[in-house]
Amino acid sequence: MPQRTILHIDMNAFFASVEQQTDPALRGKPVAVTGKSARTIILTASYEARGYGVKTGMRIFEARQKCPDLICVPGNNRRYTSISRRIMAMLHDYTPLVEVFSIDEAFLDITGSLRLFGSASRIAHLIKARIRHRFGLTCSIGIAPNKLLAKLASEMKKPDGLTVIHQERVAAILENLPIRELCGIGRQTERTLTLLGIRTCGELGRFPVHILTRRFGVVGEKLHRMGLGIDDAPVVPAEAAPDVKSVGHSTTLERDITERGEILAILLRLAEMVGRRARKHAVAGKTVTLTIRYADFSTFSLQATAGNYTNQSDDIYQAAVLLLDSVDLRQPVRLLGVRITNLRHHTEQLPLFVEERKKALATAAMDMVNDRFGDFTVTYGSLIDEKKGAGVISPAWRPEGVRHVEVS
DNA sequence: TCTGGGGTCCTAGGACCC
DNA sequence: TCTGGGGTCCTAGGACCC
Repeated sequence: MPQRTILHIDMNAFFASVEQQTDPALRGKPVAVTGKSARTIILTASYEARGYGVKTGMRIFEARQKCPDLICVPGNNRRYTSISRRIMAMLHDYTPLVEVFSIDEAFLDITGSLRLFGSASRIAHLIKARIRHRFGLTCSIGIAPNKLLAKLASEMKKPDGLTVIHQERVAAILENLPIRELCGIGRQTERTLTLLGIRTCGELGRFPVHILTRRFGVVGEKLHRMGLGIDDAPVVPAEAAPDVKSVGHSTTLERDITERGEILAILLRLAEMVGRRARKHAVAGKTVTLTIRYADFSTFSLQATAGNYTNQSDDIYQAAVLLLDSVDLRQPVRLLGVRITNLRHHTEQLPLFVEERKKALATAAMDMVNDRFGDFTVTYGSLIDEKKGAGVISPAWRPEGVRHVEVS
């Protein structure tokens, strides 16, 4: 593979910074963006809050123990999405090869743009300046010969950083770098590698591949290459991204529930959200998965594959109920999730039979109203008391395209 | 431990088919 | 006592990312 120049951009404390820009009273203060439900967690903490030890994933009470003056702001999905879209659009001025990695991260392959703009760091400076002027936001940028190293580089200086990793320096940088710093090595993999006596990327790169393969399967080979800083994964723009593979929704309940009627009401709501989003994506699924988390946090899932594909909320709901009825609940339920997989592109065509046709037309009409006026404006009778939407946006939500994590 | 929600990929065992 | 072999699909669970 010829030498490439990859740029990774990571918005600093994105949600919190957007809130501070929107409301000047929040600037310079410890701010945390949270979800909306009672059992929410910290989604993003401002740098002021991080100074007190407030981190993503913390529960609110825990964060307040660290920082009594913490200002918690419920997340504002629309605002983050809109700004993210505009930033991502701007990035296309520097190359068509933009991969949206999450709502606040992107990879750019700027190999072909260097001559036009002068240099990689000049492109980075231009991007940083424009984002600052237009949105008042800062970002950290990493530049390297591949995605793995570009992402590593952007982590190295925050906030408002710019880090370049040159090919000649790769080995020296990785030699004493803890393996956990690499994107793709999480807690569990770190633990397993530690047991093998591997602590740094240097050690990982020198470790015999066949032992890694025996222990990790196909991932072993990938780990070996990661240790050496090798990564051939291309930057995949949205147009070239593979199709969505699953559509799901889950929700942690305000309180643990036991009663079947309450569970069914939630399942209906989840099925409707899944169905509607599947219809929006023009996909239909053959497999429905029900996820249950008990009060003690133990979690399991059940799935069933049908003979045909559907994206009708009703069908999804029925399948979820069948799955629910196949278990006897041993504890109060904390979380419920519904997901469809085994997807197929669903070309819009009206069913043959009158009843089916009526249903499809009614669904389409309902979707249109809800798109226009908001989730659950029109819905099934039993959902009328539940007029609320998905709640919290995920930090990993991407405004366009599909997630692409492949690192090898 | 008062611990969110959206995804992707991999594995392992069993069913089934040729 | 021996009890093929490969491919594909399904289910359940786990690791990882943001």
